[in-house]
Amino acid sequence: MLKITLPDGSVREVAPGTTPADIAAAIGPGLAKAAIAARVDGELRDIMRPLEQDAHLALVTAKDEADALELARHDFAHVLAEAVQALYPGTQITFGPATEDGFYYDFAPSAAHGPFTEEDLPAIEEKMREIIRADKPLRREVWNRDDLIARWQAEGETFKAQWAAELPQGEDISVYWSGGDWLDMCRGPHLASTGKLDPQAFKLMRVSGAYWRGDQKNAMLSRIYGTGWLNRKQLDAHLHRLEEAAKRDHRKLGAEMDLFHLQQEAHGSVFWHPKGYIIWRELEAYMRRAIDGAGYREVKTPQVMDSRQWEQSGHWGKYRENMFVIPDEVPNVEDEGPIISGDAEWMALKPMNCPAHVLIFKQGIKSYRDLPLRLYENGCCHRNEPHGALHGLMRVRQFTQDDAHIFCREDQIVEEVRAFCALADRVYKDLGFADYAIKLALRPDNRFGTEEMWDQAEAELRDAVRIAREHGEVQGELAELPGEGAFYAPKLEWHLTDAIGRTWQVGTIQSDRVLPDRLDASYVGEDGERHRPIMLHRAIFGSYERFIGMLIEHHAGRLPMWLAPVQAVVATIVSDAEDYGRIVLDRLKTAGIRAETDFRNEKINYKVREHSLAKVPNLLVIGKREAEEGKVALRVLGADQPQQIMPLDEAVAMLAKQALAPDMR
RNA sequence: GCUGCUGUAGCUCAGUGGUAGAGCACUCCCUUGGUAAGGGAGAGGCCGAGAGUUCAAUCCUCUCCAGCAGCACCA
Repeated sequence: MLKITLPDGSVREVAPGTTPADIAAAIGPGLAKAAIAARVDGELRDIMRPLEQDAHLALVTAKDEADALELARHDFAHVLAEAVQALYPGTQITFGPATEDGFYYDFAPSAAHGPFTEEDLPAIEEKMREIIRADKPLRREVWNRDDLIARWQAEGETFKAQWAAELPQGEDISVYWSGGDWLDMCRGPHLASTGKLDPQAFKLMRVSGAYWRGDQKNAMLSRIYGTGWLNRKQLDAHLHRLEEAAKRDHRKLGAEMDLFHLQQEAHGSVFWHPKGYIIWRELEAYMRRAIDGAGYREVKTPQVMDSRQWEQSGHWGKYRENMFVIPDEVPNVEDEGPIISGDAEWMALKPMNCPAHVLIFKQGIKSYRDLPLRLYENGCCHRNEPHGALHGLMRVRQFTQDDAHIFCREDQIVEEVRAFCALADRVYKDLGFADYAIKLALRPDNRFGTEEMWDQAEAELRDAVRIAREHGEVQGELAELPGEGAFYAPKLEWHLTDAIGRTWQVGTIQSDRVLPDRLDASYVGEDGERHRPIMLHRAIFGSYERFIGMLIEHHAGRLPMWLAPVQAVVATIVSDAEDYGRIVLDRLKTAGIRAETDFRNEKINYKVREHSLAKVPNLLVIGKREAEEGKVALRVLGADQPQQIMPLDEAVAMLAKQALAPDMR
């Protein structure tokens, strides 16, 4: 007999081969119906999988939402695979896991059908519902590896056969049968039957290509994505969240608010409109105040440098395919453009600012007394990104970093990193991101330098964060990301959480011993000898483009007043108020507020609607009464009360105060 | 770069093998109206680019470019 301990501490004695479902049934019919899986000694398992030894058992029900969702999504993926094979014979199955909000399955489509398209989805969804409604039992079996390989080969499932063949020799493999006629190799666990799924709780969302095992060198499979939930209500809520997120899309808002545009002739580079560039200028001015106060010195470096310089820095070798390269000669222009002679020298647009900053460091002899030397640049960089990667402001080919390099001694690293933590903390909090996480990206497989160097570099970053935390200068726990570091250094990354819970990696700091060496940077130490400085690469916004894109999405376009392109609009109700309107505008502008007038021949309803949609934070409405009394009716975007009537002086003073950047208040 | 989809007026989209339509926006007229769309008229398009099929192409075929969703990439 087995001793099975339940969560309340009670122990039941059962025969070997008893399933968790049997135990649930013994406890009561309610539980038997509700139980969908089991945790056996903490491991999530099928409810029909027999118990084989003494164990702690907890029955899982739909109330254990994380487990229930995981199981349901995994099951949806299997149902999807079964449906596709039923509808499209010759399609091979490969791999299909649960994801954050659903599931996907990768198929190798038959040559006759080709990759799946969205037109295929309705039929597949219908077939899936059919399979769910048929309530097919999902039966677990353990197969001998070689038998399974043989079966896959016999069925023409070459991907599955290859996968099984790569599992260790002699290992038994679990498979799941659905209703007795369809099986997939799977670690499990699954629900007891397809009928445990809600046929109205999933939706196939899209198709895409995906490389077999995520490797570009492998075949491209056809992936079908779905979202899956426990019930219809959860699905609807999720679809609603997607709609809300789409409304925040910075590309959409950027066009609506006339902030910027992108066009084919300069794809991947941003045309900033006057209103959008206001945001940029405010952020830039803010950042200058921040770095000035933190002991940085601003520089500006060339956009184009000779290829020999990039060879020396190592970029030519490692980063060449992402660089824009141009011939260093006066082009011989014929009708079709420049003709480049075979022996042209090459130059390249900078993809990064670091080499140029080292070159500034190298001018003149630096003493240990000059360290730490912090060089900041609003550095405009060009990277020829893969075309499929370009995305609005988030991934562009020309961008400007709030980039700085701190040249320091070994013993200054921890203090410099700590000070950077404090600076980043202040900036993010000023910008309304109280919620952020710091992550430490550790040594990647492909890397420069010795193990000792990496041990030390990683330890320094950990220490700096620990000390900053002791000073209350960072928040949250330090998570570690193995293998995610740059090839030359580990890095700290700042991840901000936005208003709808998404995270954005923005800030970073990394210590670099490689580049100063390659470019032969040195300083004279107290001992009179030459030493290599350490170089700390760091950024807080990352890139202005991306950071602004994120701010737009975070605020859903309703930027805080100091960043709002138009901070106030003076809207008249009747044309008789226009003279007074000009006075109001003048007073606002004198107070440093970005204001406009709307004297158009439109009703006030129309004006209110239009400026609200344009996300103007303050609307100063004036009619006959206000003009006569020297007042304004102030309507604040998103405020509870519809409007406040107040004297003009008062309104201007109040708005001027609210328009200040957070560090100026 | 790879897979799929898309490209028609400033925007959102409809449409047809015989050179095009709607709503909003825009301009003008009427209206001076008190807090989320007052009424009327008008103007506006080389139907992404190139080649092909055809008597005829915005529509069919091919190539290219760009965008979108993923994948891969992200010093």
